[in-house]
Amino acid sequence: MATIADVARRAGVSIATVSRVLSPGGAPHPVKDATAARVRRAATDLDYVPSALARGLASHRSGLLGFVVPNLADPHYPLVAGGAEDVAAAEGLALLVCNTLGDSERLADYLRVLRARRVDALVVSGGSSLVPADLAALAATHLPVVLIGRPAIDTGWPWVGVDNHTAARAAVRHLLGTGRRRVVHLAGPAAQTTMADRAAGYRAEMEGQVWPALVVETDGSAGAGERATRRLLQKPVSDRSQALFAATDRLAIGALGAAIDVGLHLPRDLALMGFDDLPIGAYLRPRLSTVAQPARELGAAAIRSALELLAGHAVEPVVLPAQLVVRESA
Amino acid sequence: MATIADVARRAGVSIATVSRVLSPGGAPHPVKDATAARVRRAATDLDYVPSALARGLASHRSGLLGFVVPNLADPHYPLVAGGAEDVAAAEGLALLVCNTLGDSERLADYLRVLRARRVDALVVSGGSSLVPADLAALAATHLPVVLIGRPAIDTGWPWVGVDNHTAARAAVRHLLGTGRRRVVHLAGPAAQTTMADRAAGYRAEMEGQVWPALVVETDGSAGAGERATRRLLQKPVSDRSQALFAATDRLAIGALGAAIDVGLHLPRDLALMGFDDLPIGAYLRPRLSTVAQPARELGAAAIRSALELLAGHAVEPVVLPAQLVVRESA
DNA sequence: CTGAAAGCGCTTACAG
DNA sequence: CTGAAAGCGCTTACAG
Repeated sequence: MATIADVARRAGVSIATVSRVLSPGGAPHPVKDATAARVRRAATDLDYVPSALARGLASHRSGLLGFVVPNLADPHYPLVAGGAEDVAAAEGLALLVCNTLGDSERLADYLRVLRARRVDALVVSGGSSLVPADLAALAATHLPVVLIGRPAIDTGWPWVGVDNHTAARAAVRHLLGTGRRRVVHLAGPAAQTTMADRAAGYRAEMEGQVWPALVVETDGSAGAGERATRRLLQKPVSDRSQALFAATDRLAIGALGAAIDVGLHLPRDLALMGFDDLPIGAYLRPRLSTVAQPARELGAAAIRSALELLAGHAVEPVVLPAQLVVRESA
Repeated sequence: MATIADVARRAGVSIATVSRVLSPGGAPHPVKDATAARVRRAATDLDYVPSALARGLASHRSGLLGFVVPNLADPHYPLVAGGAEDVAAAEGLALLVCNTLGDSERLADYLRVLRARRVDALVVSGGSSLVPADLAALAATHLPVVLIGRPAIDTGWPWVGVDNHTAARAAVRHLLGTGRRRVVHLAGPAAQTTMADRAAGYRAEMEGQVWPALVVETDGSAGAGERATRRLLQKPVSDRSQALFAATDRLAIGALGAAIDVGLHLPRDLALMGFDDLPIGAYLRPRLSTVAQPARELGAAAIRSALELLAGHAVEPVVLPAQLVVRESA
């Protein structure tokens, strides 16, 4: 593979000039047009692709960003990663994606790798479920950090998130608007701020309703939704919930299965609302009503914040709105 | 951040010795135990993490693997990537994940990036849907390549895949075994060898049946499954299909919706079989019968093949078995 | 078993 | 506007 020296030789200039013509970054340096053209020509002829390794070593900028995600198998995160990828690629940065599976030890391992690769910054999704040990491990890298999802403890790092509280209130309001009184919340783990915010939004909207708020905490999975709903539906009809606000679509899908099992017709017998807007929801019967998060935009905004941080600017948290998606289940 | 010189100074040795103690790769070099211990101690004290950039530049081995996937939003691929990640990490290699979205231009762009990063090899999933231009672009990198999914054109590169033909036959046999005669195949794009193999397996198993094989080609999406099934179910009952073998779970989910829309009860009125075993399938009603692919194992095997290639060994294609998952829909 | 030194392929003050 | 040269942090023959 051709090196900068090959290009310099062919263009009849020094390697410094080649570097100045071909390197996007760094302080802009004046080069005569004719010289630049010759260099570009030579680079094209030789199919020259500058080594990111050498560039990173010399410039103290690897052009690499660590992108931490709790679970790529959860359909939400590939979307976030996709949004992040797009804006990173546009800046010439590559993403090193780390799938932690919510395991602090894996996070720590990955952090070692990211340090070795000399990533320029860290973007951590699933920020709402980081435990103190994770936060400490992140801090120990001394790298710029941007979180996706507001952390439980204030860290001083910028974060981007969705207004879960407002979105949850809107969802519950919609449910109440269909005439239901007994609205139950299938919650995710309260340790996650996103889940806690959704539960708080539910509670706030239920305030003053004749039927008291009822929150069933789960781990957020489809299986948990199925089990919790099965239990709820064992109550006598007169006291049975008329609507379910699930904190995740996966919970909602599980709930739907349990409801069908006992012969209920949705939304007639039970209104159901999810959260996340998984693509699959539109193909269920009844089609799932839910709350859509701007997943790609979350990733994109996080990278933009990281870029600001790298440029030495102050960065404020970014809160994006979520959107009600009314289909058939509610 | 501490450098190799810092460690050498603290341990009272040369940087060559530090390198020899701390570097896993390369020809094993004898070092006195006491010296090695001193070096390790110094490294720990200084929280030294060798620079992968410098290491890569000096050794001509970046320790980076390009991992190409057609669509991370398809739940199949995060599993493949996860399996790949695990074995790569165990070897001290990092994955640069590239999401091409099936777009040849994006592939070409990513290939530039991967060349710049000096990846040691390429692992390309979605190999079954690569077009000649993609194959040419891959070849032009002059990098070792391993494909996941048998390519339509023989490339000489090793590949790992699933025995789709056999798995499809087993699925169709199961459907026929429930007493259905009119079994239709909802196929994916025939240009993909995986999809073509599944269709061929269906045809082979239908050979000699009273009812002739009927293949409806689609793009493999849930929406396409819904539309195709709606059309199929418009036929008079006497001539209507009694069983559907869908080439993907997404097709099956769409088909399920269309069947429910016209008031059918599954599996009584229509047996349904998917392919892929998406996690969500177990939570549908009826629970989706399907074919499970060893997704993680595909990724793991591909990395192992790439490692073999890097070690200079010859590598044969790897064909993994798929497995019938019988639940409720068939 | 250990070290001095060249070299990997770039960037970036510094001079002119 | 251009170039010579130091330096980034490692690995690896080569010598001893």
